[in-house]
Amino acid sequence: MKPDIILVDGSSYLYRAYHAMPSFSNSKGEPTGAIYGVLNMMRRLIQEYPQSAIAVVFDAKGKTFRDELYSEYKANRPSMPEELAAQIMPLNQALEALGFPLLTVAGVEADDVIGTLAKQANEKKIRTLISTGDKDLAQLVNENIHLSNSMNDSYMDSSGVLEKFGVPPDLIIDYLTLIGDNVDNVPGVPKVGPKTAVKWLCEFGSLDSIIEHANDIKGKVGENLRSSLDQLPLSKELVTIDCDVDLPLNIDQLNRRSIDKDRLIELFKRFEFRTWLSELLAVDEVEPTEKKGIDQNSFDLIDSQEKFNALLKQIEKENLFSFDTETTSLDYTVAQLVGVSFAASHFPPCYIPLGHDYDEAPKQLSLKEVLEKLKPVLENASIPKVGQNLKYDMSVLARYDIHLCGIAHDTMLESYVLDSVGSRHDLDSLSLKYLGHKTIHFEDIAGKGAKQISFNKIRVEDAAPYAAEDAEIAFKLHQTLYPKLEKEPGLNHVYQTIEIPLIEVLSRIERNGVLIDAECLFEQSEAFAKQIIELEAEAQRLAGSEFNLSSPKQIQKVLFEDLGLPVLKKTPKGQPSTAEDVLQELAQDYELPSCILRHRSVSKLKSTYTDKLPQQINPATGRVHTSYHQAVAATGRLSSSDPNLQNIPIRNEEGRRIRKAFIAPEGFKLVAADYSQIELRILAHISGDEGLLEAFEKGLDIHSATASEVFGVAIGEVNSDQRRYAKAINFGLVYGMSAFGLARQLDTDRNTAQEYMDHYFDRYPGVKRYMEEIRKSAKQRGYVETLAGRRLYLPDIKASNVPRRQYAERTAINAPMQGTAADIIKMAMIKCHHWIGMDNRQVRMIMQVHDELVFEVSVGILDETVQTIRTLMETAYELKVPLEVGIGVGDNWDEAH
DNA sequence: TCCGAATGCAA
DNA sequence: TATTGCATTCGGA
Repeated sequence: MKPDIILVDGSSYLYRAYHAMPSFSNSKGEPTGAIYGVLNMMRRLIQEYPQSAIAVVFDAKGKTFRDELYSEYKANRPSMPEELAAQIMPLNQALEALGFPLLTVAGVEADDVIGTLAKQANEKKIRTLISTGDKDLAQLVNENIHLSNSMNDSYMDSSGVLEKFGVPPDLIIDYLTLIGDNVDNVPGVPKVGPKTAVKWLCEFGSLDSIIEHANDIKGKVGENLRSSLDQLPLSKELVTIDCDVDLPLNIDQLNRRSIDKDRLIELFKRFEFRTWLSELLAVDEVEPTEKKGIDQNSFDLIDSQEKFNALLKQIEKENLFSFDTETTSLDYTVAQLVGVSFAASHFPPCYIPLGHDYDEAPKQLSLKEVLEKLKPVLENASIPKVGQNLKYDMSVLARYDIHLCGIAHDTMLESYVLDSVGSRHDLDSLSLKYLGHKTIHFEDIAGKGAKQISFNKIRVEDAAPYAAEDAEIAFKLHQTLYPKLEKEPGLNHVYQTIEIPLIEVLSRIERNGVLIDAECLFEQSEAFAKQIIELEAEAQRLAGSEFNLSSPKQIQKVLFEDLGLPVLKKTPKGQPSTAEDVLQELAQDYELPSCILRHRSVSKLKSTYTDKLPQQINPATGRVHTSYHQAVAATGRLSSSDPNLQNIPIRNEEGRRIRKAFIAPEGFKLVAADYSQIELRILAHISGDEGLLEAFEKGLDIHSATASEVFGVAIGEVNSDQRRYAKAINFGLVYGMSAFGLARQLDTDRNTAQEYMDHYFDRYPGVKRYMEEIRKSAKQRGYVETLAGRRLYLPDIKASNVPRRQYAERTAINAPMQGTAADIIKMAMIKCHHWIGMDNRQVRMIMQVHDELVFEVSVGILDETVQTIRTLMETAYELKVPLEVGIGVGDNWDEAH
């Protein structure tokens, strides 16, 4: 149905936005998260229903007729948080400015206003959509009135209501009366929930008829029903929406007014909604960035020898310049240079086209000659450069035999270190966030999707403003971001001594690549393919029907609907889960689940690893080259993609076979060096807990030591179950676990898990103290820190929404440990890189997997190199406990473990 | 063709 | 109702 009009339950939106959004506030400290959330939902609504009129209805402050009927009405509900209440007025102003009719009627709730409007609409056959998160409004649904829940995008007409609730709309009131409403403190019949209510209503047809037959209903619920008889009429009145209230506006007076743009600009400025603000301004074609002096028209196109020579002279005079390469691909292993842009303080931003090769492309300077002249500048370490993600430019230039030196700054990393989760760290986002300037996007000039063209096909007149702007923005961003860093010595230290030096290390590792035995993987793929066919046949035989084993939805149908197996767990969206642990459990009693599990495991290995990796071998180098991302993970870790080399299987035999395909070249060995228990060592260091420190000092097996303490047995007497339990506790600690989580992990009950944890904290009081302190300090400061001084901001640590806050608390515990481990291995990588030096022929660093570094080492220098690597890694950072590094050597990655 | 959900791989 | 990531497959818009 295309609605003529949409009635928005503003109060429902407001609460939802408040709980769903992080608690944003502007720089004056005024909360704005809920405002943002509601406006965002309104935008989505307009987008989806551009033709419909929209009105927004809010609850009024103060008592309603329901409070008079029943003094306990909504008595359970906590009063509105101040942070939310403060956002109502400004939100109303913004909605007004957007031109939406607003209704707030004293003495009745939003539901009643919506009900009255819906009744009018129905009488006039006006097609109406009610957008709300409140299920009570289902009672209003009929042929003309439909319901949409913008939370989960569900849409309900009469049959939808029947499907969702089990009763048609005209029985919803009876249904709600029976089950009552906890939130509003409306009593129902005790122990009667949705199931029973639907059963009764189907049996007797209506509430009245149920009441008539109250004596026929047996059991405890029957008794409950009979003792509730007196109170049911009141409950019914409370849940019934009043469709006859007096309104200031009728349904046909709800036309949208025009937008009050000036007012909106003023409000968005106050809320600091920069994206929307710049959208508004962009429509107006007002130059939004005048104050920052970004002028899209003033750039130089360098298309002659004279201009280029002049530019070179200029560049050499600058204290700092920014540059950016334009290429044919985001993949540095195949990217061809198409142009270069520069910006600095004393010359206008400029673009040098070098490789545009579309028909009728203008004549351009020679790539070779330009690079020859740029090479001494780019390779000169004492000429400082800045850019956005210079690792990429460095890798591309290396393919032209230019070895970039003198990277003084990188705007992506400045932003990442300042606030790893505050925004994305791409140039477009940063420009908007820090400069209020909306850049030309790559898609604007290259198109998107299948029709996207590569940079060499873009017309020079389109490319030049884009490219010059990128260099200019990077330069200006640095001028904005770096002063912020300088004000935070700890952050600046992380930036200067870890992140910037790491750029060239990562670029080198990526370009080194890793040798893959494609033949070995092909063979495995074939074996897997056979197994998959067999498993499919067996599964379909067991199920008695054909279905797609890689579709969770179809598995779910077969298992839980067709075969009627018990549903043990649901997915976050409420579907019965078919995840591994569930199937594992079901496999105890049934055959099919274990067949599905084997199929899953094999097809995962085949599609993600054995099929895919050989395709990703670069034909030019014969190796696989991953990309490491330095500004992605919240905690300071690296991530890896295309392919991800940080999740290659290891935990079972079949998976490990994949590691056998990661091989050393002739005359080399693979050396895998990993930090042993680094996060727990960091915990020992930060918490200063004596027991933990001592265990590491003595070089004990930490899980056995923990088990010995927790279970009160001598360390030699610890059995394998006890050790396993202790290991789970140690893991859980690092993740900020709860007793519930531990119980689930260990497959015991919550009380037992709680006992283990209590024991643990008794034995390691320092750890307990640390956990409490870190929560407290996170709350007080709004962030947590690693040992090196890296920060992670946790705005949710003060959220009133409990799950959100608890999530932030777990992060507060985990991030310092995970982040410090990341700092340490990064420092080790930098040390190793410098030790290896420019000569890459005998030793190459080729992978990083969070706590492990992998090298290729020439067999001639194997022993001494292993010792050096160990020393470099173990001395990367000094803790109160020794850092221990385990090293393995082999012809392939599996052997090296 | 794009996106979210579900799933599973690693530390 | 345990932390951080990335890739794959479905299946619906």
